[in-house]
Amino acid sequence: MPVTITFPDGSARQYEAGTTGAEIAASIGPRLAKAAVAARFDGAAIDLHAPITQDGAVEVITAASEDGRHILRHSAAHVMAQAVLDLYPGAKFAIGPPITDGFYYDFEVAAPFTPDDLVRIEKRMAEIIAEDQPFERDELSVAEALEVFADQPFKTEIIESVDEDEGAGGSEVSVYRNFAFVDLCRGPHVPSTKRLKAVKLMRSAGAYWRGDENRPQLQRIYGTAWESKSELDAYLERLEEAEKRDHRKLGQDLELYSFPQELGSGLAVWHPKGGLLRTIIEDYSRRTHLEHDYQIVSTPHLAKADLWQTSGHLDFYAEGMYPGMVLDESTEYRMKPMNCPFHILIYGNRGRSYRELPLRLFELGTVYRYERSGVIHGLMRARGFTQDDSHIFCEENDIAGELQNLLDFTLMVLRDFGFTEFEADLSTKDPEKYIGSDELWDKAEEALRLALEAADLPYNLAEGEGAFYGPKIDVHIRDAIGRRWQLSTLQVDFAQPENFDLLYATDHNTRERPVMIHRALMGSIERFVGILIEHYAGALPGWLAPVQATIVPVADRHIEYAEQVATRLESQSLRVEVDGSDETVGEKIRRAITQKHPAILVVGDSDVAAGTAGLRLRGEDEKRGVSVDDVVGKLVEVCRAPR
RNA sequence: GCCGGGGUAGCUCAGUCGGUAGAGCGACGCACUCGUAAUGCGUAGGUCACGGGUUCGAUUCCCGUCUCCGGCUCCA
Repeated sequence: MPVTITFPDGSARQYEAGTTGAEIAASIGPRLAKAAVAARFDGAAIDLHAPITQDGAVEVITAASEDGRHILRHSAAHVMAQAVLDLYPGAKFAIGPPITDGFYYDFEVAAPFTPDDLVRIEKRMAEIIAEDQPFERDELSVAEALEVFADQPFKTEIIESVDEDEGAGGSEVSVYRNFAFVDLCRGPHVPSTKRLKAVKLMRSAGAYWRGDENRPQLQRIYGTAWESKSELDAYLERLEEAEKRDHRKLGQDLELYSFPQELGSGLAVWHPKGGLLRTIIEDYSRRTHLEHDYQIVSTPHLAKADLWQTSGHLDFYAEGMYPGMVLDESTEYRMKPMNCPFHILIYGNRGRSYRELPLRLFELGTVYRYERSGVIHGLMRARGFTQDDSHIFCEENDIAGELQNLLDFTLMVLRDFGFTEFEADLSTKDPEKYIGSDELWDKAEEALRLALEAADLPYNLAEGEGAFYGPKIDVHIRDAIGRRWQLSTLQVDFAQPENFDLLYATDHNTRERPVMIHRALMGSIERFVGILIEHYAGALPGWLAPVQATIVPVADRHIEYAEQVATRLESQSLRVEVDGSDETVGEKIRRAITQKHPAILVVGDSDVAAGTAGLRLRGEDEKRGVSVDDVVGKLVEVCRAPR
C-alpha cells in the first residue's frame, strides 16, 4: 500500500508505507539527506527513522534551521546527561531542554561542578559523539517507566505528573535510548550522536528544581550546539560583541557613571558626562510632556508608613521596600518605591471638577526599591532609579481616547531615541484575582486593544497576566543586536482611586470616582540610558552625545584658532572640546574615536590661513579644508534633536 | 535571598607553594610642535576590599562582612 506524501512546495509523491523521513530526504537529494536531523509529519516533529504509514504532509528538518538546531540542542543535552551520569555515579538528573542558542541540564550531584568538571564532561561527550550512538525511541507504560527510573527521583516525579496533568495521554511515556543511557523524552532526536558537530559547554550554575526556591537546588550546566563549527564560532563572536556593548564597561570607559562600592549595591553616581546625558534626556522628557498637556509636579523621597498602608504597598510589596525609620518616637517613614500615592494626594488636595479631567500629573520621580542582592545589574536593575512617571486621572469614558493618545506619545518618544521595532503585551484580567466590576474591566481591556490596533502595534495577548487592580500594555523594543527590552508600561488602575476615595464633580454635580492610568514611557531613566548605551554600543546619536565634537590643533600655534572655531560652534549650542594636550595628532584622534565623539575637527596652518577645518564625522572619511561655516552647518544638522 | 567564581595601582591584569608586590595603559614631569587610530625618556602611585582567627610572620591559609561577575528565584 503506497502512501501519498505532499511537500512544502505543494508537490506530492508516492512512497511505500513504512517509509521514513530519512528515506524521503534521500529520495530528494543526497545533500538534503545529509543535512536532515528530523522530519515533520502533518506538522508534528518526528524522528528521521520513524516509519510513515499514512498519507500526509512531510517536511524535512535540516540542522541549519531553527527547528533543526532545537533538535540538535536537545540531543546534545541528552549526551551531556549521559556523560555526567557516566562520570559521576549516583548523580540524579532532572530536566534538560533546548533554549535560545543552547541547552541546559539540571543535576543533583554531591558537589557543584567546577570549571575542570566541565572540561571532563565535554571530553566524555566528545567520546560519546565519536561513537555515533543511535538514538532509539521507545514507548513505556507508566509502570514500566517508573521501574526504569526507580533510582531517579526527579524522573519519577515527572512520570507521575504526566499522569496527573496530561490525563488520558499520560498512560504511556516515551523514552530515548542511546546505548545504556535512557532518558524520558518526547523527542524527536537526531538519528545518532555523530550528528552533533559543534557542541560546547558554557558554564554551570545553581538552579532550583521546578524553579521553586523552596525545593532542592540543582546544578545546572549550560551548553550550546550548532550545526557546524563555523556557526559555533560565529555565535561565540556574537557573545563577545555583546560583551563589548556592556553598559557597565562602556559607562566606565566613556566616563558616564560608576557604582562606588562605598555607596552600596545597586546605587550609581553620575559623572559629568553621564550627568549631561541624563540632563539631555530629562529635558527632552519634560519638554515633550509639557507639550502633551501634562503638568509637572515634584514630590519627596519618603513618606509616612501610613500612606503606604493606604496605597496597599505595605500589604503587597513590603519586601520590596526599604525598612522603616521611626522618627519622633512613634512615626514610621519609608522610602518611596512608587510615585503614585503622592500624585494621588495632589489630586485629592481639593475637590476636582470634570472640567479638569483628564488631569495628567508628571514627575521624574526617583524611587527606591529593595531589590534582592543577587538580581542587581548595573543600571538595568538598580535599587534607586528615576521613573518618567505620570498618573492620569480621567473619567471612565475618557479611557479609550486617553490610551490612544498615550500610545502615540509613547511610540513618538521611543522613535525619537532611535528605536524602530516595537511589540506589545496586553495583560488582561486574572479571573481569580481582581477588583472592580467586570463591565469596567471589559471596557478598559477593549480600550487598550483599540489603542494597540489604532497604533498598528503588533501585540501578544497575555491573558490573566494583569495586576489585580487593572489591565495594562507593556511596550517592548528590539535593540540593535535583536534583544528585547520592556520599556513602557500603560497601566489602568481601578484600585487606587478607591483606596484614596478620589472623586470629581460631574456636570450634573454628582460625585463620581475617576479612573487612574499609571504610565512610564522610558520606564527608568537609568535603565533607559543603559539600553541606549548597549543599543548604540556607546556611539550615541549627535543630539545625545555629551561631547559632540573634538577639535584637534595640529601644533600649539593652532590652539588659538581652535578656540575660535570652538566658540563659533558653541554659539550654536554645540558641545565642543579642544584637545590642547601635548600629544601627537594621531593620538588625539584616537582618543576622540575611542570616546565615540560624533565629530573630529583637525586644524593646522592651512586652516588658520583659509578659515577652514578638516572634518571627520564618525564612521566617515575626513574632508580637508571645509569652511568653518560649512562645518557649523554640518554639525548643527548632525546634532539636531529629533524635536 | 540561593548556587558557583572573583575583589592586587585610576583602568585591564600578572604574582606571592606564608617572608608586606609587578606589567601595560592612564596620571604627572621633561623633551618633541607634529596633518589623521598609540612620539620618546623619566617620576609618582598599593592598608593586596574590610574585620577577626591561625602563625615568629598573613596580600597568600581559615571564618565573617561588604562588594562584583555568571546563573536561579524575584521584578508592584
